[in-house]
Amino acid sequence: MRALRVALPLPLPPMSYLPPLGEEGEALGRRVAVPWRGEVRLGVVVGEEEAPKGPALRHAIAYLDPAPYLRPQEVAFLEEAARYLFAPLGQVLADLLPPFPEVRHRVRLYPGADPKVLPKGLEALVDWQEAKGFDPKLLDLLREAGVLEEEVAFKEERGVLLPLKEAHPDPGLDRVLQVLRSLGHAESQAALARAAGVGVGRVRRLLEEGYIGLGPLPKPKPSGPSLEPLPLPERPGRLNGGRFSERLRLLKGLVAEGDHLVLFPEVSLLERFLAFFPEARPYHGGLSPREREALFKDPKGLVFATYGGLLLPFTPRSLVVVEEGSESYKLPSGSRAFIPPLAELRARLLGVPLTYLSLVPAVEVLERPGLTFPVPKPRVLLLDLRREKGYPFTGRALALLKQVEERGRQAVVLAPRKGYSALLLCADCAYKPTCPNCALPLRFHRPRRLLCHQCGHEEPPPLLCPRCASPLLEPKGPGLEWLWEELGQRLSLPLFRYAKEAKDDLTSLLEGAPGVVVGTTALLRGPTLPELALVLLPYADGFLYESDFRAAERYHRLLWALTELRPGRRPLLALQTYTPDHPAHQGLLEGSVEAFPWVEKALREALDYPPKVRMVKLEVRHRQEERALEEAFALRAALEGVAREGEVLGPAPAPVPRVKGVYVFHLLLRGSTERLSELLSRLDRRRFKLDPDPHRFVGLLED
DNA sequence: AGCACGCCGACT
DNA sequence: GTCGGCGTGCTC
Repeated sequence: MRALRVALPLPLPPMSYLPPLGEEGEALGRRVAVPWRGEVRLGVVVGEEEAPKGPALRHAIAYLDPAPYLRPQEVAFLEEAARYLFAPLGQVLADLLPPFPEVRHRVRLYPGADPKVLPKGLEALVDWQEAKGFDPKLLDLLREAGVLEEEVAFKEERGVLLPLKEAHPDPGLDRVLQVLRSLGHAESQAALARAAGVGVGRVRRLLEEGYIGLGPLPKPKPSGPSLEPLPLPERPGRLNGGRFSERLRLLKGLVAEGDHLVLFPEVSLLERFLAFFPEARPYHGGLSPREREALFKDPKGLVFATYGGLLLPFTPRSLVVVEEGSESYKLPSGSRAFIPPLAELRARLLGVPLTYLSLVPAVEVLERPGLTFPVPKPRVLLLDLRREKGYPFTGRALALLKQVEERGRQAVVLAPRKGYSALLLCADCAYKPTCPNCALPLRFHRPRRLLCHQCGHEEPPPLLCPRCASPLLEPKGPGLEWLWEELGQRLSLPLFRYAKEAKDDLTSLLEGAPGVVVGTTALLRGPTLPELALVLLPYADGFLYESDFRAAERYHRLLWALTELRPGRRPLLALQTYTPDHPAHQGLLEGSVEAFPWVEKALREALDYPPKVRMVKLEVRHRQEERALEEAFALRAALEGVAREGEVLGPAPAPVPRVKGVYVFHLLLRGSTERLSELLSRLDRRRFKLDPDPHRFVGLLED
């Protein structure tokens, strides 16, 4: 008998089911409802097989699509991706599949069945009933007995609320109408009421009076500036350098005709590009489920997507991956995939070309045949903190800021962290307050708070050193608040703050008024300042002290990104640093975006680090240090005799060896995907968490 | 993942 | 003597 392999969006391999009763047709790639632990779950058919002998399989309940939702190409991609990520297929499905729309589930007793089989109180089931409200266990009993007829289908698309008239005479109702007009459409009456900040009653009034109505989801209309494409004779494997505007035009050339998939690391960058590509259709998690479903059902043309776009069921003429080195391509949980290699896998399986498009090429993609366009030489000033006077602002840095002030321009001061300072340090005995749960110094926040950045622990700062009673507890490592306060005393320019969770109103700056923004790297995702003349990093090394082998590459990319903070004209980039000779600085001074990545690549090759080999991280944790270490050594022991020289590194304490009260140890495995797969098959996956392409080594892996 | 089962530590 | 920790097994 024929059986279906059904993948559920859970960290599990696919499960086998018999097809839904009476369904003989095409199964592969269709979404199905299946019984699962007494409940009903939704999944995707990823294969068919001869029903295995043994305990009788259960029937799937119903298909949710009349035709396949995923093509065989997408199913094959899921399988290969799962192999590549050392993750169960269901996990990859959970990461990439858009959420299932809501379903309506109705049940009744089969007309031929004897109603006496119904337990007491369930007599109503002789007629169709909503399954919700019945005990799922009871329903499953009837299902297993073969007397339950079921109907599972996605809820009807009700259409969306659209404005039908220009204005309403009542000002209160007109405001709601105008909110809807500015939104374009609303998902529901409640959603519109929420957006307008009024009760649902007013929305209902507008509906009754015919000022708004239900209709199909409107297609976004193309508009926006047009861009002259920059065509290339051949499609390169990577495109780097140039000005931002040139990269836009190069992209325009790459995707000029036919279907193309362009991947972005985050929505903010996608939208920045989208402004120049009115013809592109966006696809990302910020869209409503309805909008995602609509594009998924009919993918074509130019699609700008975040990682979920990898599963869109179409074969574009090409894939373009924008800013392949961005950390945001790393999924923090689930399979913890790093997206660019998956995009390459997808392109290879589809047999279409892939181009990486970025200012600075990632070390991983240097070998690809590519084009690097000349970059306007950045204006960089290195201020050696070992020689210059003044802290946290050197005299020369202050002079630059004064110039900005005199000329009525704008400046950005980039802080390596939020808060007041990285730590408090006793000037007499070098004691520093640390977190009771984590092996980390507590961050100092004004006026009087000590905060742990890993676990959120908070305590007041001591007035005297708890060890030597000295009153000299000094802040070290300037953060956003410190720099902000310092500048407040030194400058008369308006000051603004910009961090992820504390954004001042920058409207005046966007209109060209003078001012200084003190912020974190959130500024890179913020609005562009039209009069930006200076970008100052008072403590550039602060971005470098991250204990992983990609820290320098990341820092170099950050510096280059800062040179593009103002499109058109390059601001002066002033770096206060203890390491002016750092090779990343050298690359900037030379005006080469790829000189440093090549140096870095050579270094990694000498060390047998990625991209020369693949590396996976195993994380072991336990509240008791010795238990954690035992577990870690047990993993190593399990590989004894299998692993060859150099394939297993560690166990070693994590860079932050205790986080949130647990001790953390790492093992690193190195080798090809096949080899790593072989090694991992010897280990009990429940004893550790796995990161298939580690980018960070500090902190705990999320679930 | 999410849930049940089962075995050792600290407590009303 | 029980409550509850989490280690182990299983889901078609």
